[in-house]
Amino acid sequence: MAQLQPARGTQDLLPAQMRRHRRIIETAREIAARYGFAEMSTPIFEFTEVFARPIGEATDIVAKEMYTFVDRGGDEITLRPEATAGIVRAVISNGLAQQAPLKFFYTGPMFRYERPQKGRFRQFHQIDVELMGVAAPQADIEVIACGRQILDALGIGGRVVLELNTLGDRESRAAYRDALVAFYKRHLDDLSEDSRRRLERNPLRILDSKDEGDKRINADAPSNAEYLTPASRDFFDGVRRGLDALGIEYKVNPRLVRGLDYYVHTTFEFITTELGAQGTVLGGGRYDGLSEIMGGPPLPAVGWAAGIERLAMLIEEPPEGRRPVAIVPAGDDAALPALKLAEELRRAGFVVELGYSGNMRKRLQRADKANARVAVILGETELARGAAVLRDLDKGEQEEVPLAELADRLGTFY
RNA sequence: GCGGGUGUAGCUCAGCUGGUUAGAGCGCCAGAUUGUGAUUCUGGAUGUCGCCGGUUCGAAUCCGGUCACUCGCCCCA
Repeated sequence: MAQLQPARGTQDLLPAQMRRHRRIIETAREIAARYGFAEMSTPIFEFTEVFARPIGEATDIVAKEMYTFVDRGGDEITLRPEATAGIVRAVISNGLAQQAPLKFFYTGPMFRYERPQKGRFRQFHQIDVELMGVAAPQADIEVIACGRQILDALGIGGRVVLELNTLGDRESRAAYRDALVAFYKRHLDDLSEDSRRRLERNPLRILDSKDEGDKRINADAPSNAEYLTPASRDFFDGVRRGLDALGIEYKVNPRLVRGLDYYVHTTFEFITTELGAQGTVLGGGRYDGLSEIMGGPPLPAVGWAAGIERLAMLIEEPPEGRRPVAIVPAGDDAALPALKLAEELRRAGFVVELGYSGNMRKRLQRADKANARVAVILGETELARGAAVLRDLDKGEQEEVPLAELADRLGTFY
């Protein structure tokens, strides 16, 4: 048991795990590109206020989960807990709103100081899609469809379900919130301790409580449908018609509430039952007011984020990379010719494995372990006549090949 | 921040109600095969039994603390 460990909630991505991450990122990048999302990146840390205001002072993320510190210049800095606020800040900073619609794909690490558990880490990675400058439901539909295609392409489409809800516009949301607070205040004595706290911070969250007593109270709670303005209702209908037209299945879940303050209208989550308590694999919604909250121009927007670690736990193990050509020098005189040959073959595009030590037997063992497809054995007698032995490691057959023809012959194996 | 579970070799784990040299499989190393891998056979190395303290003639085993991991709550990707 090693004494030296990574900081709690962080982990090393060794090659096998890294392959999973890459598979997810590359799949998402490719599919997002088909929708016209252009990849961008922002700093990993920002001034604390970039996150604090838009996410919501009362949310857990801001209240207790941010990695915040004062740097040597006295600035208050925070490691980003999510991507959207930084992206919107970048849009404002660079005056990009005029070029709307803007469509961005994003991937990178995020940081939240939480107690780690299955599918939850202090440093984790997300892929992210944002569509800004379009107020119509088409944007929501496109963004959700993109998420659906990525999950399908990763082979886990059948293991997640899409849940959909609307919070309505700000007017609807405020009216519903007031109604809920009034309702819960009448049941204050019966509410769980957690929910009494939620009543102050985020009353919508009580709807999603796992407490049995809360669930009984929730059965009689007012429904948000009654508080939607006609415009909000129309918007939601538009989103649903679009998803129906695309054959994207979803379940309307009126209890689906997103924690971040900046969401309005559409909220959605792709959920799996295979990850314990952390069912949400991809979640997002519309955040029309965020740009203005941050001091920017009006900019309606919708987007989602997906947790790469969570997706990585669901996908099949990706195949290893290209199988190498192993070069095996036999004898000291073959060492430099082997080095030279490896260099030439790499320049020609082959993946080449050249061992560092050992006799031929050892080197062939390593070639096997490296999953090499063929071995090129450079023996002194063959070298003397300008040739090498080409061994097919799958079949166990070999033959002598002139060095001049080697690259062409190797090509037939791939 | 709160509650439960688990810490024995590189990995997966065994070790009954405390008994003296702590085990297996896989992996690793070497040899059979000093110019031929993956198969087979033979041999070998590897552990502060997470850490600190206590009980005891004696602790991997019991007790306390601590740290780490893990699952759940809160919250979220």
